[in-house]
Amino acid sequence: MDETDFLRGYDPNAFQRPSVTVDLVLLGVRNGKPAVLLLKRDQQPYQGQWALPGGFVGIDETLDAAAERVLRQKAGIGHAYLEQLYSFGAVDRDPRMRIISVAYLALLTETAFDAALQAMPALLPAAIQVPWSGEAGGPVSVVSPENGALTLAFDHADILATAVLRLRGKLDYSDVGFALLPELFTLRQLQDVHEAILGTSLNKPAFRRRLLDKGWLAATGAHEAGTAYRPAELYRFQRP
Amino acid sequence: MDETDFLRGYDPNAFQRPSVTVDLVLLGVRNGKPAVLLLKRDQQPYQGQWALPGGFVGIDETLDAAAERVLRQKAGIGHAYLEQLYSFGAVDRDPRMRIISVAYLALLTETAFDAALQAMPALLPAAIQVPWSGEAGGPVSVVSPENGALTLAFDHADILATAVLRLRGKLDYSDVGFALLPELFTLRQLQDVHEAILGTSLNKPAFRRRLLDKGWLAATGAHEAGTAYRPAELYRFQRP
DNA sequence: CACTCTAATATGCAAGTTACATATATCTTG
DNA sequence: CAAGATATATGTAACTTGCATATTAGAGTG
Repeated sequence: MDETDFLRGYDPNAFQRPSVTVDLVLLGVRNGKPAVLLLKRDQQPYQGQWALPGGFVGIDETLDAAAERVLRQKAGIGHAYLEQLYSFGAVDRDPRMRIISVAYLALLTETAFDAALQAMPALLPAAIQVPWSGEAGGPVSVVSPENGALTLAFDHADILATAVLRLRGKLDYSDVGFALLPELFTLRQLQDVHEAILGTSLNKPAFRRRLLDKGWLAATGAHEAGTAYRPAELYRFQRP
Repeated sequence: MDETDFLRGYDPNAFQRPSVTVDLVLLGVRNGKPAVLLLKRDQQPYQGQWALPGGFVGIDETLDAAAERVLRQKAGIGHAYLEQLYSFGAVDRDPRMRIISVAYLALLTETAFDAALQAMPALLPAAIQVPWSGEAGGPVSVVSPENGALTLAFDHADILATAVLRLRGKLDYSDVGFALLPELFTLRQLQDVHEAILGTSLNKPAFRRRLLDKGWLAATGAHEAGTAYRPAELYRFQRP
């Protein structure tokens, strides 16, 4: 901005400032389906509805640091793949006051997902149902086994839909998919994760060849154990 | 965020809030190269350096509306392709106070680019030099014919680099490229824009076939005039 | 110790896509 | 009317992807 405009900001009382929060989409794959971790709101507004974990951005805190803090404080997760998603700034998105939210996408391995549930019992794992195919975009719905279909507070349904769309879009050309898998994994596990996120089934030999050709996979020589069939080799993610 | 945390926000004086601005990357293609419109800072900090046009987000203004207002007030442009880019929240990105900036990418046709220069003489058109290929990402530099290499104020060099990377990434699979072209254009003009943004030369028959197959191009039957050679057909963009 | 079952891994081939070279068409200019 | 320049069209090889099929390596069973 230029200097003239800046005078607006110099006197903190001259112009009202919005509050800024970060909201996290804690996303993982459970039972072959994309899932998200939610918190129940116990006060107005949207009391009783489910919301994404979030928190205010401190005056001396970067956006990324705020997202990491929320990840730690609200989900008990010390480290995860974190990526800024989009900023939501509708004027009435919170009925109490003006709040601009910077949404982040956090990708959790199944282990991290379960660990968060252990550490923070208030968290609810909910399956994400995506009614559109490809990258068409649009609303998604959220269901939990006990509570059935859930209504999300604020514009969090929009945020979640944005997260799903972003993840689908990046899955093919980037290496984000590995953030949903443990350190060692089989090619079948990798394909399962892709199929869960994309919502389609993929051709096995083609998928296998395509990903091996990308140079992201390092064979370990080790194999999974305890299968009633030929054990698959374990791979590790490595940047090319 | 949850209710406990929310108490921080209820009392406007209890916790300091950041200011929120929007900054616009006004991007076009001039002389076969990507170009950006900049404003010179006439006060501290970064006095004399060049900055992206921006402005504070009003308390009753959405982020998109703020971006449109800046587009109108700072560049005299009534309408352009606008897309939210990324939010920049480093604590010391402005030495005076905490400011979080939501960056927007605005794509201008050559006509809109020139019109902005007419309407707002303070704007400087500067060519963007991208020293990396593909989608590697990294810093870009900015040069103007009169002033040579320019130093951008604040973290605006980062914002600009993010804009270039985003545009390169989207050009192939989306229809953003048409936002840089007038209503009627030839296939050669379309290819020139792609080559300018991507920083590579493209194979003509392949480019032509690939784009015609996407179903985005409607032949008008009209042809360009005044050429010293076979005139090219004029096309119009249409969603498939 | 065969034999069966299951899924991993490997391979072959057709179909589709893309890059490149080359040919033809259409305009202006001298 | 030939030359020059660029648009447009097409043919072919290289590459990528989808699908079918074969082979391999384990566990379980009689």
